[in-house]
Amino acid sequence: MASKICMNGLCGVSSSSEWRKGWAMRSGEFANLCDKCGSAYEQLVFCDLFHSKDTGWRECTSCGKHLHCGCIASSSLLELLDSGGVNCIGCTRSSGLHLAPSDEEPKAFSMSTENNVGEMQSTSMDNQLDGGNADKMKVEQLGNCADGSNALIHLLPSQNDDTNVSIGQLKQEIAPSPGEFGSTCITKFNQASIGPSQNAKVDIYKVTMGVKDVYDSLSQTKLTIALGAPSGNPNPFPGAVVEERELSKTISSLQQGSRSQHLLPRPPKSVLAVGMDTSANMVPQIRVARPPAEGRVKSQLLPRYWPRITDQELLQISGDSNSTIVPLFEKVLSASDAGRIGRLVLPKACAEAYFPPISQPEGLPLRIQDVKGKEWIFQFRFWPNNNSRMYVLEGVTPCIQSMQLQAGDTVTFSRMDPEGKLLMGFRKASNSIAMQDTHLSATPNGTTLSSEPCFSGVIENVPIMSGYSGLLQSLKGSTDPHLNALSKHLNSASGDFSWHTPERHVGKVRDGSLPPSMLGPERKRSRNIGSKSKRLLIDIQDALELKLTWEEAQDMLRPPPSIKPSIVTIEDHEFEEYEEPPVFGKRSIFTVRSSGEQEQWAQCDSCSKWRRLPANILLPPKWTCPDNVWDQSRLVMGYFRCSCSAPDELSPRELEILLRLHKDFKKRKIITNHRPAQEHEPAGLDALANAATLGDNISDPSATSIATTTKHPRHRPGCSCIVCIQPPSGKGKHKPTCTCNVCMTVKRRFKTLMMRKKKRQSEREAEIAQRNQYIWAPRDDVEVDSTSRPVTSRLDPSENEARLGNKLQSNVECNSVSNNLAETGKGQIDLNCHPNGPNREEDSHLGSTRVSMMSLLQVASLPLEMYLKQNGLTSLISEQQASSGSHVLPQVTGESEGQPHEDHCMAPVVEEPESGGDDELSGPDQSQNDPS
DNA sequence: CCCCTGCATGTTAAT
DNA sequence: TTAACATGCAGGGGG
Repeated sequence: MASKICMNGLCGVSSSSEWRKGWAMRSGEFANLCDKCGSAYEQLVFCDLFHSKDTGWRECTSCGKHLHCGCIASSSLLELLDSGGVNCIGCTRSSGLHLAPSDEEPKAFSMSTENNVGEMQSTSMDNQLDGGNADKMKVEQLGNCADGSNALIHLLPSQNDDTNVSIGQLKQEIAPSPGEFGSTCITKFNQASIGPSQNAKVDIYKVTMGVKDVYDSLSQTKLTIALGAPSGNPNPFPGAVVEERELSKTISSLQQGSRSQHLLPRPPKSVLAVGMDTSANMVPQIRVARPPAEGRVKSQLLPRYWPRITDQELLQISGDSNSTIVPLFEKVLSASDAGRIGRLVLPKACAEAYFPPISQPEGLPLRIQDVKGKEWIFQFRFWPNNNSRMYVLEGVTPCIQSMQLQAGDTVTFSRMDPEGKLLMGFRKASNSIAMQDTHLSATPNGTTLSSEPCFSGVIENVPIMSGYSGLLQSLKGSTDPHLNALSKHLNSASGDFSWHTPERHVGKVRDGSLPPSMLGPERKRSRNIGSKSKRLLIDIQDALELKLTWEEAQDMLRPPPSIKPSIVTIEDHEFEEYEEPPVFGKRSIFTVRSSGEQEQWAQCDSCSKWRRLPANILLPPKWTCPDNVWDQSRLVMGYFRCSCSAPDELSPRELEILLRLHKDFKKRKIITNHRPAQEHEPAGLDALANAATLGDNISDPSATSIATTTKHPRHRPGCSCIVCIQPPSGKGKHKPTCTCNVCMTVKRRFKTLMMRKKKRQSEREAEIAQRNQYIWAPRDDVEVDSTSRPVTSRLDPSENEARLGNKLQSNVECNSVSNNLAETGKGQIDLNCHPNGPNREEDSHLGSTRVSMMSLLQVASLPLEMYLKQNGLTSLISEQQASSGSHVLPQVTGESEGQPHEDHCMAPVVEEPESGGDDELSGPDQSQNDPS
């Protein structure tokens, strides 16, 4: 390894330590030239794939040069060898292999669908410099490797020689290649001219992508991206480092998934001047403002700190001055940053790179000018922290308040050169939400894409596009007029910016009819989940959508089969603890026969007939009649039930009932779930959890919409699992006598809830006592209802809910996570949920009896029959059997809590724990413990 | 009692 | 596994 090696792509090093060494050499700033390629260090550009597990570096088998696979658009010029290893382009050329025709015509920047190929064209830099643009882009080309293949071109505010360089066309195609890495692409790198002195040939290079997903995704999606030059908009990015390796960035961003890039359109002239096809497929190219390489940078600046300052902001900051604005970094404000303490934690790398060096913890005052021109003086200092430093800006509160920033907003730091003045800008969360929220993104062709953070089972093949989708979303949701303009532009270019996702139908791909609220400025309220910059800022609407999907997914979630849960008692609550995560199974409906036998009904994926199955089996997501091994010997009407030719076991009417119950239940559940929080008061542990996680804002979700931290990204507020009910970070376990804010809040909240609960309970007792008289009086009515109106309730469903027995509800909720229920009582898959529902009081009903899911299911399903008998009523099921001739009427449990006879207990069980009142009707304990 | 300051610690992303 | 960083928290000073 050469002692002086650049990172310009050709001479990168392959190991982290070496890489760091190479990086450290950058501090020489123009002083060093690479021993291998002769390029200057300063123009090092880091491959975005560097952080992937595959470092992306390859060593040329022939000459030993180190090549980076990620710099597709620039200098990752390597050839994968069949025998293994790679060749750099120099060696490739010398070997005469894989040379592309040199006279290839430059084409418009596009990604073709034909070969899953991405073409990327960067236009002449000259042409970027619109004549009318006073801010002439100063271009310098430093990467100038001996083999002439270095394409690293940077646009920098010229602090060195002004060298207007015609970069020419940069064309790239990415195509799947069955290379030995299984994840390769072919890069067609067309450099018509790089600089006045260079006339690069057109070559074909295979580039190892380093990430398998790229190939997979490309091939799956038949991705079509067309990038071209839009109209108008001369390069407005005078001061920023402009990254021309769009595709590289694109892929990088796709990998990163959560970060989108700043799009800036390119001037039309650039296209026309080089005779490119401008007729179609023109979409702004992506430009990425990278932080400048500063001498003291010891390590690579994490992409999340790369400034995404807009040109508008730059112009606003720079005003009329001729100064150059150099975006340095940005940071999403945490709660601490935006809090009253007035300390803004600075990313260490950024602080060390761009702020003055400080040796004493006291630091020094730093003068920073905001976008309004107002100057602030912050104390820039550090704290010793774990043999490291933690840099903070102190005294930022006035500034933060002045900008009306809050947690989730972004502050940007820039520098005005040559003065070196520090500038501070900001971006409200309404923008940053969009930037980061890539859960739901509308594409111009109306397809909603989902990105990485979204439920992965929902949409396939999309994550690769997350960068773009998030970007699009961001543009649509942006309050920045410039960005909005970009958004419009993107939309206008819908034909070019299309996403071909042949598997789009998979899962829950939403149609293009996104609610306006999801695209417009309403996207202000957000919720943070996760942590740090990876937090996912979820719009309320998004959360709702996500929740629906979640609930639907819940239909298919089952506890792991054949693994018995271990019972863990934590603070008097018994938890069923599974060793394994839940699994996906086929959705089914559970019923109970008059004998108390539980059954499961599943629909064949082939013939769509409903088949009766044992209740305790777990069906695979795809299930057909021949899979009905439990029913193979049973002959019905001359057919084996394990054959699709066997007729339905349910009469059409019964089937209708079954499905109506199912539908009705779901509907009610959704409605109830979406009720305002005030009507949705949690109880018991839920309340505690909510109180603990949300504090006093429990009744006002909007107030907590910018919750900055949650315990677990995958847990939702209100989750009562053992993790989420723990006190916040840093507090450790609280003693019962603890009087900290959280504990006091929890206690106060709990006390209030208990009081309310008792009050409601007594009210309900009185009410139900009255109702019982009414309900059980005319038996005929009951029978009629059971047969003629099995689904609809005689009473308002809400009343049913109000009269729900908590016992039963608790059981059902518990059952919801058991093998035996297809529907969940709650839209959660948290297997840590209390097995006995959220109502702590119910503990007393069950006593200390160990509760298993099966046993709960049993007691949940039995009492109806028992209760009916005890009350002298004929079983609904029996009635139905008698009338229909069938031996069973689906008395749906769990999923059919909205069961026909509303008065017989099975009202829809939804997330209204407090409404459960208490169990005057049925419920296992009612019938067993309270025989009266 | 409140606020500020400095440090400690838990969590998470990066390596 | 480590580094970064978000945030908790104790101690001290001031009102």
